[in-house]
Amino acid sequence: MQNNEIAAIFDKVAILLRISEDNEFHARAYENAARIVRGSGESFTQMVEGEIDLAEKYRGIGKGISDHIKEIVQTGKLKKLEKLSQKVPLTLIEITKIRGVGPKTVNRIWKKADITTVDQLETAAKNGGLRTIGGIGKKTEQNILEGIQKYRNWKNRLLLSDADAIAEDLTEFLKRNAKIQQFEMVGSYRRRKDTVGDLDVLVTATSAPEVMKYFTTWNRIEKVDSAGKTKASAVLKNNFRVDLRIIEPKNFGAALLYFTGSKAHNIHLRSLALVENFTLSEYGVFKKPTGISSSEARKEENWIAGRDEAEIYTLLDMDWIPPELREDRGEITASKNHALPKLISFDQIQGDLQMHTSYTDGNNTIEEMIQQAIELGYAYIAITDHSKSMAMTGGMDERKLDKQIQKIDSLNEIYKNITVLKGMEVDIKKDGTLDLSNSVLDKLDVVLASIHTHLTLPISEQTQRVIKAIDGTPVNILSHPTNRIINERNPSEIEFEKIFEVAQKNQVAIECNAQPHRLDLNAINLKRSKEYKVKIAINTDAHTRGQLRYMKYGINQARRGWIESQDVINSWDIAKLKQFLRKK
DNA sequence: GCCGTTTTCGGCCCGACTGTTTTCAGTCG
Ligand SMILES: Nc1nc2c(ncn2[C@H]2C[C@H](O)[C@@H](COP(=O)(O)OP(=O)(O)OP(=O)(O)O)O2)c(=O)[nH]1
Ligand SMILES: [Mg+2]
Ligand SMILES: [Mg+2]
Ligand SMILES: [Zn+2]
Repeated sequence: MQNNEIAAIFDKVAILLRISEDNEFHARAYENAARIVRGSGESFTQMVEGEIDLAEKYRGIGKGISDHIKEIVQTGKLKKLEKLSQKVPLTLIEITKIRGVGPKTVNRIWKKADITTVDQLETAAKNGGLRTIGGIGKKTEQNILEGIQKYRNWKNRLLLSDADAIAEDLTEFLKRNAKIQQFEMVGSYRRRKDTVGDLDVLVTATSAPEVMKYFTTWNRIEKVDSAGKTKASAVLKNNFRVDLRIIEPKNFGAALLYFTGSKAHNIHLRSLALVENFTLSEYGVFKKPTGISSSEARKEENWIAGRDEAEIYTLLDMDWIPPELREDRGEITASKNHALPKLISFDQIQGDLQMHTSYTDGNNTIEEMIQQAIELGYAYIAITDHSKSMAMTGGMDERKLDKQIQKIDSLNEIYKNITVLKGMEVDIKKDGTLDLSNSVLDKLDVVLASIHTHLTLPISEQTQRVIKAIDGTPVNILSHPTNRIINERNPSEIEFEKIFEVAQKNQVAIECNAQPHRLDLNAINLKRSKEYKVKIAINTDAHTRGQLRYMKYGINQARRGWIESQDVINSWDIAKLKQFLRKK
């Protein structure tokens, strides 16, 4: 049972509780448990098997939910959900996904009109059947019908790299308006999450109404769902949502903090503020003397901070937290203890240790890759084409590899300011053996190993396969370890703990593959890897010279995984790197 | 359901926008 599956069960319980009960906080406890389980790099299945006290270990998981987790791990299901869903149909969950239709509305249409599916809701909305329920008029009826269309057209969350293109467009558009003073892309985009659900943008302006008008008439917008004095929400022609918030310059910091999120980070910060007799919102920090309610406290004379983010964190006795860490996964405690990691940054990167060339499935020659790397300011790169079992890529056998080695030797004579390492991405076969023999691989400076076939073996078999490939072999880097393709292919199940242990022992680095649709390892597992002191290589796996620029996406995820320069072998100088690769 | 410099029940983040409401509930960020 994977963490995601456990989390999905709790999410269902939370929604059914919201529909059927009036206690919001009961539902929230389940929702919060789902978030904790989903965001943990540790396998809850293994923790249950190891009899770890989950309630003790995780704030937000108590006796009740910890028992639920045990039950799910041991039986594969949760009786509480089964009982609940006999009373409250599971299909109602789908209806809450329609924008504008929440648990209260679902409860009423279910109880009063016996509607339990989206199709039934559509029929009822079309023939006026919702009007008799009460609280639903002509406009809501129309909104529901439009909401159903959007629900049916809903695609996946966008890759961060695709969101970049939209953000650039929006940036150009906002720059053209003189009334806009400052603006910033925020939300999950600023936190550099691997996928984003929408684009959130924060603006300060001399004239809010004019800027609102300007934004809502952007030619990429298909429909404006709402637009008030300070915020608007619109859907673009490509179905992607953009949320705008306008704020006074004085509160830019507080608003930046709010709108960057995450929601869980915000809630945690705001709770801490209350403990310190403050109240925190997007309008700033306000003093709140005991006995005074939050709403009374929010007056001009009580305002004490909000110009920038740092002064708010400082007031709460914390260090400023980089947006990538703001997921409520321990960063708040670390910040209070002044123990935040010094996150890896692009200017610390010295080279790129995976790329393909026209020797196999890359588009560019070795020389073209070298020239591009020099432009990026790198001190070294590794040429790592595919091995022979990857026949469709023109994978190399020993003879072809020997030729490439000669070529690299001669290029190293020409390009003195960069070191070109001889490498290969060697396929791991089904039985865990490598595609080329050790005697061949020993000719190389750096050996990457990766799985490309049989991605869905049972977890223990897959784990043993990987371990066999890296334990006592010439392998230096385990590349794209889970083989996930975002929105297309689930990650292979492997036991990370065992692999991290063996990798650490064998001086094998784990890759953070920077291809925007891979980002593998992901942030959660990168954070986990740190506990095993295993080293990381952030590689672009470029198949064209332009893709060498994907490095930043790898950096983004490494930062989200709390990774520091000392963990990243391609942020080291060439001497230290070579020593690591020699495994001495 | 979870939590506690209130050890045991009462509070749990805070605000904008919309529609149908005549004073605010519901939904969303
Ligand atoms: N305080 C508070 N802030 C919230 C709440 N919901 C959202 N926010 C803030 C934090 C979010 O990062 C930010 C943008 O909201 P989004 O729904 O777009 O979420 P986010 O961008 O984090 O993720 P996404 O990829 O869009 O799903 O607004 C909330 O319930 N309370
Ligand atoms: Mg967002
Ligand atoms: Mg949003
Ligand atoms: Zn590859």
